[in-house]
Amino acid sequence: MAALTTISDIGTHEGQAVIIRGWLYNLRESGKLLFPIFRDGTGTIQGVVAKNAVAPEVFDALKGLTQESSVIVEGKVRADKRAPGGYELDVNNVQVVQRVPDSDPYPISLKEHGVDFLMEHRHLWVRSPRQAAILRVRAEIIKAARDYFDDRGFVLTDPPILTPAACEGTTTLFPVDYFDEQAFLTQSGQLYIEATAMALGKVYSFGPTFRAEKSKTRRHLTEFWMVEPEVAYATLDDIMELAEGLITTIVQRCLERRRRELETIGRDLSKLEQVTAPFPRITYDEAVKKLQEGFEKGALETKFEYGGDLGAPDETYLASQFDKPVMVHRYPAKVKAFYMEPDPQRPDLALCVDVLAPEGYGEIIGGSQRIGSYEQLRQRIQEHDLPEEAFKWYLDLRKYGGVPHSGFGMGIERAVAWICGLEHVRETIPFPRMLHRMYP
RNA sequence: UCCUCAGUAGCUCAAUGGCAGAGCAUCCGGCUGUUAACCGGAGGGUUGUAGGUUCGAGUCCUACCUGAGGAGCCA
Repeated sequence: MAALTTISDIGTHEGQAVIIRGWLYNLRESGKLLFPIFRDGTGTIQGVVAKNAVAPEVFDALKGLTQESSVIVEGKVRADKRAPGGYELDVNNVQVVQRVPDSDPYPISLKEHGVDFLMEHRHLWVRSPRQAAILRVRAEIIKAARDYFDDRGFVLTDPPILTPAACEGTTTLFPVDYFDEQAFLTQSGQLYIEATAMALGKVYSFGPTFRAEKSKTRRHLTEFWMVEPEVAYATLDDIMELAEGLITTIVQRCLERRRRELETIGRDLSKLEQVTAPFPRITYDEAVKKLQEGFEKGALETKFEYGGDLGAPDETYLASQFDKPVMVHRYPAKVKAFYMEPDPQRPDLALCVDVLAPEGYGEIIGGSQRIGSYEQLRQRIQEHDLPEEAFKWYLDLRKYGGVPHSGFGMGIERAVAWICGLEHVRETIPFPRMLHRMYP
């Protein structure tokens, strides 16, 4: 009796009869020889069907079979130097579970397609080997991030998705009807995990966040996932170290366990192998100096003025100076969020950090030490014109046993895009939500 | 929201203001080692929408629609 197996494990069954359950990826015919390529989600393998070696109904079932028809195939595994994966399957039986109709063939051919067409068929596009590999890397990154925190005594505490108010007043929110009230989809779990950090010490959240920004770039989605740690008694330096450890752990894990997928995607692995601690740390002041030098040298189009936030070309230029992620800390407080602790040495600066990924992938982590003082926080809320009553509970955290604490958020999609070396974050999530796309 | 670009067969793209084309996919035929297989044949079109200029518009003009790339904002 043939053993049920997957294509990824087929090498362990050399010389044996196996059963593969999957789909027809492609079919090449050469007279009385058929070369069907099967995929099952774990990989692809070429079958060989000679007319005089199989029952007529088996040959007829495969001859002319349409792309992406679902099939259960039985055959004998044979090592073959000509096969890209090292093995071929001598088919001796096949069951067509569902045949894709000739009149309405599978739309995504092996030839090239445009972005719009592929996005319109995202539900089918995810079947392609490259997209499937990206989703496997994404899953590995999420697993590695969660293992990193779980192994260090962090507790996963999930913040709500439906929230009564903005976390950061500046960004746009998606409103939703909540019975007789208006609620908003969360744009960060941070404020809530500050509360659970005061309860449990070290916590993190992992979940979707929503931002109704009309951003139309390769780095933006309206719905994206973040992993956010928050640590009681931690300083900015503590969480910079934590961020550095998280990134190196994730990259290392992908190199260990998803090397084959990264190769399928065509990632330059040597770039990832350079990602080791310690990462360069520069202050905002030093970054400004580098940006102004960059302008002098003609590498940047506009001269960076001290006091502003970094734009995308600025981040790209800074990151290009290093072969590993660079941590930029202590930005001017006025360009940053209301909850950030001022630097005691320079109160005009915030104790915050952005981690910029190499190769132009931009900010993948943003974090800070949070304001500890009740009065100062209340003042900032007023300065930012935020509704104080909505933040009453948040202010309570400074009233009842307030401590220095810090945390950061890492955007999963940007991390995936960087590690996979993708042009656009839309390929890093199964069904991206963007300014101009809600379907499928 | 702003700037730039694009929209022609199911897909990817051609077509100087003058007959609407190719490759892939589909269908028919051929091929016993193919690697996005190849070879021969067939079918397949409201050129994004609405106006306008012109003897004549896929091509030029106007508006709109849809999408892409970028900016700002952000992870």
